[in-house]
Amino acid sequence: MYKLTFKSIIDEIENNLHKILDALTVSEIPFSVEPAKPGFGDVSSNVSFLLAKHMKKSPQEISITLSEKYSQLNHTLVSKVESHPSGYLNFFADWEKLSQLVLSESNLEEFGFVDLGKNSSIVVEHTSVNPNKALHIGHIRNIVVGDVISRILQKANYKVNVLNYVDDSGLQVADILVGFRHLGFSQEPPEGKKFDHYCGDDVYVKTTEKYEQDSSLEEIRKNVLKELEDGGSETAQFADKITGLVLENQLETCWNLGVTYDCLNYESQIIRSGLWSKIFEKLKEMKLVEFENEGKNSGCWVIRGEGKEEDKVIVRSNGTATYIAKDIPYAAWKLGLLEDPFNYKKYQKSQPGSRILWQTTLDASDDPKQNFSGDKVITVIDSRQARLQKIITTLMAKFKSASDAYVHMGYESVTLSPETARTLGLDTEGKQAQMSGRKGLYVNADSVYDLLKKKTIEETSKRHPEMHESDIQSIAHQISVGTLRYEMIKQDLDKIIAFDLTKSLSLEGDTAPYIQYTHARAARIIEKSGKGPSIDVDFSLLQDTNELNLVRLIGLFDIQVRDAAKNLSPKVIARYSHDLAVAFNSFYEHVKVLDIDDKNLEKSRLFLVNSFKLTIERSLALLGITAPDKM
RNA sequence: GGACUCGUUGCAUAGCUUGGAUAGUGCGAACGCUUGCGGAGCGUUAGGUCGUCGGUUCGAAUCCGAUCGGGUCCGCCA
Repeated sequence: MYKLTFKSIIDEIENNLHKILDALTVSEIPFSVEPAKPGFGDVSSNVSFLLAKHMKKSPQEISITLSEKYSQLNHTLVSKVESHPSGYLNFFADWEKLSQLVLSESNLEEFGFVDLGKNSSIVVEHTSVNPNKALHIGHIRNIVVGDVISRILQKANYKVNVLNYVDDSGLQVADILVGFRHLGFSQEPPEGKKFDHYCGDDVYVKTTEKYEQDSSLEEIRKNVLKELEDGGSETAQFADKITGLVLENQLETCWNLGVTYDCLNYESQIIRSGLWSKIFEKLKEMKLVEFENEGKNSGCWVIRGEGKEEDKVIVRSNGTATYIAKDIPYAAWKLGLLEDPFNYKKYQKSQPGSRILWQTTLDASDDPKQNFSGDKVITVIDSRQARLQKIITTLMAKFKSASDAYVHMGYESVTLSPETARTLGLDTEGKQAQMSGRKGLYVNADSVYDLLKKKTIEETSKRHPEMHESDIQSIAHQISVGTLRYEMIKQDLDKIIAFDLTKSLSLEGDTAPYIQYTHARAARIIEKSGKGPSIDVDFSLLQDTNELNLVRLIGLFDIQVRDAAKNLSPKVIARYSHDLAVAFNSFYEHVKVLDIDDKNLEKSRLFLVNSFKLTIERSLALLGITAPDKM
C-alpha cells in the first residue's frame, strides 16, 4: 500500500539516488535519506560522505556532482537540490504538491497506519501484579508502557493479544491470607476504602510487620502457601474469593486509565494444568536441562548458565519445581507451543469499550475455545527481572527457532523522590527511595489520579464557570489520565523515574495538558468558523514557514509509528505528539486563520487546522490519551 | 567476585540503534507579549569541554577499550 505522506518524497529521492549510483556503478551503499534539521531544506542525505572513500574525493565535491546529476532527472515532489559545503545533499520540497498529498491523506481514517506486522499475531503481556494490594505508581509504568506498545503494534498491522498474568498463588497472597485467618483482620474494609487499598495498606503491611515479632507466623505462612497449591482446599477457595475481589479493584483502576485486556491468565491454573510436566519432558528431550550428580546443586535439574553465569536450578533435589518453572510453561503457552489445556469464560464484569475480557478456566465452559497465543511474544516486566527473562528468552528462541520470538521488554523502576519519601515518613538523606509494598512505602495510583482530578476540576471550573458539572468531570478525567500516562512514557524506558507527587501535578510545559490544550485551540477555531472544513481548497496558498512546518510534521506521522513499533519505543510517539503541538502553537501565535481578507486562504488554513486536529487525536490515541474540545 | 544499566547546563530530559552540518526540549532564573482564533500559550536572554582518559576515523555525544561515580541483579524464596 502506497502511502501519500512525507515518506513519498523520501522514497522519490531514494529511488533517484539509486539510479544515479547505478549509473556510477557504485551500488549497495547504505545511504540515508531523512527529514532534514531545520534550516537545511526539507530532506537530507548523507550519501556523499559514504561515497567519499570509494571515489577518493571530498564529500563536498561529490555532493556538487550529485546535485547536478539529480537536477537532470525527473522529479515531481522535489523543487530544488542543494549541496551544502559540509557535504550534505539537501532537498527542498515542492510544497504545493506535497501539502496536497499530506493533507488529503491526513483526513483518512487509517492515516499513520504502517504494515510492519503483516497481520501476524503478537502477544503483549503486561500488568501482572500480585492480587493482594492496590496498584501503585510503579505498576502504572508497566501498565501504561504495555498498553501503549500494544496500541502502537496494532497501528503497525499486528494482531495484538493483550494478556494479564495474575499471580494468585504466591507468597504475597499467602501473607494477606495469614492476616485474615490468623490475625483477625476483618474481611470488610473500613467505610469508604476500596478493598484492594485495604488489603495492601492495612492487611499486607501490618501482617508482614508481625512476622518480625512472632516467628511462629512463618510456619503458618508456609502451610498456607502449601494449601494454596491444592485447588480443592478450603484455603484455596478462600484465596480465590479474596484475590478475585482485589483483582476486580485493580482492573477498575486500569479501566479508569483506559487500559483493557483480552485475557486474564491465572498462575494457580498454570500450576494445576500440568503444563509444567509437559514442558519439562520437552526440555529434557532437547537436552536444555541437566541433572546434577555432584556439587552444590547435587540432585537438582539445572539450566546451564552462559559464560560465567551461575547455573539456574529449576527442579529442587526434593523433586519440586522452582519459581521459574511457572514462567517457562507460561511463555511456551503464549507462543502456542503447547496444546492448550484451558477453557475460556468471560470475565464477570465488562470492560469499557467493546473489547471482551476473557479468562482461563480449568472447569468446563459454555463459551467457545479461544486462542490468545502469538507468533511473537512481548513480555513487559521491569529490568530487575532481566536475568530470569534472559533464560526464558534463550529457551524460547530454541523452541521456536527464532531469536526474536520472545522479547523481554524491560524498563527501569519508579522510585520515590526524597521529598515524597519524606511525606510517607522516611528520611532518605536526599536520595531517592525504592518503593516497597511490604514496608508500605509507595504511592497508590488511585491517590495520584484523585489528586490530579481534584486539581484539574478546580482549574477547569475557574476557566469555565458556566460549564455543566458533568462536562467538567469529563474534562478533568481526560486531563488527569493524560497527565499520568504521559509522565510514564515520555522518557526512555531505561531511565529511572523518580516520582515526585508535587511535580507530577504540573500541567505546564512538556505535559499532556499542553498537548491537549493545542487540540482545544484547534477545535475552537473550527467551531468558530461555523462550517466544516472543505476539501476544495488551494494548498499552494500555504507558504508561511509556520504552516509548512506543521504540514511537514503531520506528514511524518507514519514514519514515527514505524519507528516506535520497530524499536518498541512508546516515547517516540510521546515526543512526536509534543513536537506536533509545539508546531501548532507556533502556527497559532503567528498565523491568523479566521476573519482574514483572503477567503481562499482562510479555507486552506482551516483545512490545515483540521488536519492537525485529526492527527494529534490519532497520535494521542496511540498513547491512550483523549483530548477534549474545551478545557 | 560476576553481570546488567545510567552519567548531556542549577534540576529533569531528547539525540546514540544507522558517526557528519548549529547538541533539541521542559522546569527553574531574568525580561517582554493578551481591545486579537482561548496566556494550560508565545517570544527574547543567560546557562553545555555530552563523567574522565585513550583508541578507531578525514570527522565521535554517537562506535571500541579502560577508568570513576550512581542504580540494579546474581537462593534448592516467590
